Amino acid sequence: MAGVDFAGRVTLHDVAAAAGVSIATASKALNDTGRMSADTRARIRRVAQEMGFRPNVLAKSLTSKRSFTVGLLTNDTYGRFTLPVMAGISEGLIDHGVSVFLCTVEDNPELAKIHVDAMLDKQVDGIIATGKRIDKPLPVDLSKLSVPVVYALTAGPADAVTLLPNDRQGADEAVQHLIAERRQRIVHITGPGAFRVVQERAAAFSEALDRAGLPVSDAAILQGDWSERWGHEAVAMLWSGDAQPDGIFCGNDQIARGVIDALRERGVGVPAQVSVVGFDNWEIVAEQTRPPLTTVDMNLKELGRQAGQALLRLVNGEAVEQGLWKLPCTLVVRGS
Amino acid sequence: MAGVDFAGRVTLHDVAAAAGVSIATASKALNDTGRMSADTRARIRRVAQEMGFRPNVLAKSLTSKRSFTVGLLTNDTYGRFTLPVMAGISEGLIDHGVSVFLCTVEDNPELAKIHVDAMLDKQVDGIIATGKRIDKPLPVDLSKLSVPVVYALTAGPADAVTLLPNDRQGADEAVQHLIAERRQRIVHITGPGAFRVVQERAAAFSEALDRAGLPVSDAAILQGDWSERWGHEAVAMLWSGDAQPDGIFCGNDQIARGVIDALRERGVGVPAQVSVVGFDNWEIVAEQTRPPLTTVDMNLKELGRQAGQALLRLVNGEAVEQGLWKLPCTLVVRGS
DNA sequence: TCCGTTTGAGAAACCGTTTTCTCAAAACAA
DNA sequence: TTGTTTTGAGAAAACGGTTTCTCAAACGGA
Repeated sequence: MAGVDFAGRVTLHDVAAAAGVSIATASKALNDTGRMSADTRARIRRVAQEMGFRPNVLAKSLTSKRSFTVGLLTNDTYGRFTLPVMAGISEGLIDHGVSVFLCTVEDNPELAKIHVDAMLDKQVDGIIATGKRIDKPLPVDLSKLSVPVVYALTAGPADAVTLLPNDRQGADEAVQHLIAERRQRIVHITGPGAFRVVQERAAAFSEALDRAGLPVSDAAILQGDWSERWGHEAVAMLWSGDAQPDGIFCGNDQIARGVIDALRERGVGVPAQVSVVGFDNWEIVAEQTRPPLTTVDMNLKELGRQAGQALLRLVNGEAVEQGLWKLPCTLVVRGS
Repeated sequence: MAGVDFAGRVTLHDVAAAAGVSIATASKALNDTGRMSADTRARIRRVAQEMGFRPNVLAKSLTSKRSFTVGLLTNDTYGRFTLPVMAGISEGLIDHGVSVFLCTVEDNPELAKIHVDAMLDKQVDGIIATGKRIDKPLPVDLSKLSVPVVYALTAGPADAVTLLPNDRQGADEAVQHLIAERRQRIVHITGPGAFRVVQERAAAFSEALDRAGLPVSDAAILQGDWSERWGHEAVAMLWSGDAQPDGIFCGNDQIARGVIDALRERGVGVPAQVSVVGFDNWEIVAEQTRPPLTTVDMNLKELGRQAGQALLRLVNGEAVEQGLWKLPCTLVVRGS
């Protein structure tokens, strides 16, 4: 365990007194500004160190107009998506001395407003909005704030910085993997067509088949919901027809789980007869399927980290490319 | 969508000038302190309102010694446990104008120390430590800090306030439910014996059986790991013996899921022949099993809310009962 | 020796609030 | 009318820092 010092009641005033200088000189010594002899600077530093001086960031903020604090707004209470994003944000920002205010707002506009107001009152340098669905905005309008805003995994205005996984590229890798496994009759079992990710992944699916010279047909794309049950149903439908697929790309890991279970129940070998690829790399699902699921990882932690970096640049007034940032996904090959 | 005002560049100084009073008077008018005519107070208030004045909390904190900010430390990046706890904390504290710093520290002592230092530098009023396992501490010692600390779902020192779900009571309800369903031969399939929750739940299991006059035997408690696979294995073991159970209490929902799947594969009817109860109420698992899983909910959001309240009382110097707070679990009856 | 420059450090103002004093004017009592 | 109390409001210090200015002393060149 790392010990943590007794929190600092020691002020700059105390340090200055102990070192026998004015607080102005002490301040400059510790910030490497101003002019003074190397001796004086070193002495003050040493005294500060010995006394365990830790500057009060609040006081600093008052003059610097920077609070080294950002707000994180999320509408996701249970899901698996935002936690890694949040972890990435927090990890990426702490290196710069920036702390993150966590605010969960459900889908409640009043609650969201309260949280945003609280953040602004606390002088956050910027805000990151994050959610569980890339085509739905949070229940609050952040576009007219006086602080910069970055969107991650949630819909933002067109002129904002918005970070998303590259669903097309991820889906493309999944399908290419199936093709590399010499699969000829590949289908896509996915979620509701209203989700943008469904459209993106389906488009990439068709494109990849086309590029490989395989037949492309809308009938190969089965839309349902995001559940295991739908995976079961889809398999039942496919196996009641005349031609069965030998490769299945699923819209998420839960559907894939349902598909794999259904295939096993029918005595269809995975991956011997049919290869299955999922999407999300939700380890708790992907590692428990039999066989373990090959799936696409969205690198959400890295996405969070980059969201933090982007916000920091905006706060510093540096140029940041507006619009959609699509971050690469990674195929995780397991046994399916 | 709720609109959010343009963040406040308006200072108390501006309000005072606009109202033709000193900033001292303005401050007092807005805080309902000091002495002045009702007219003056109302006028200043109106002006402040019209100008959209929002006090700078940082400046306030400087004099009040309260930052209205607490730190939340967690070592859980993916799990399902801390997210609802965090949501509860955030929700419960925002009502008091308190914001929450989120810090994910994995199991990295250096990172943890950096985060704690950052929180102290930002003058947090208190800290909540939360984790995914009630018998493992975070990788940092928080016991000697100058701010109060509350532990939720993680191990803390004996003299601290620590909030946990009441595993015994939850397990008891689960077993009582099985007994009420007229099950006679009940077994407990659970996780690794090193986990305290395993011991607690197992103890409550035996006690409940005993109380009901049913035979108690160590052989009825099967320890494995937390996986679906173990659920399968355990069923295989049980059904290869001579006497099969008619009620199964599982240590978590994933094991229960494995158990239910294994029973279905063997043609054993759930709940016709065997009743199954899980633990966690992880909806994504519990609602997808066939039939949907009856399980124990730990009310984690409420736990988080109470953790926040407890910390607030400590911050205010109010008396708070030290030691373990065991919060009630709720049985959620579904179809198994 | 004299004058201009550099150096080292402190005084003071400032950031946005709160809070304790102080004090003139108004109200009241005699 | 005079003296005392109350009232309303402002001045100023404080919170913990940063930053701009000022200025004496040391230094360098002629």
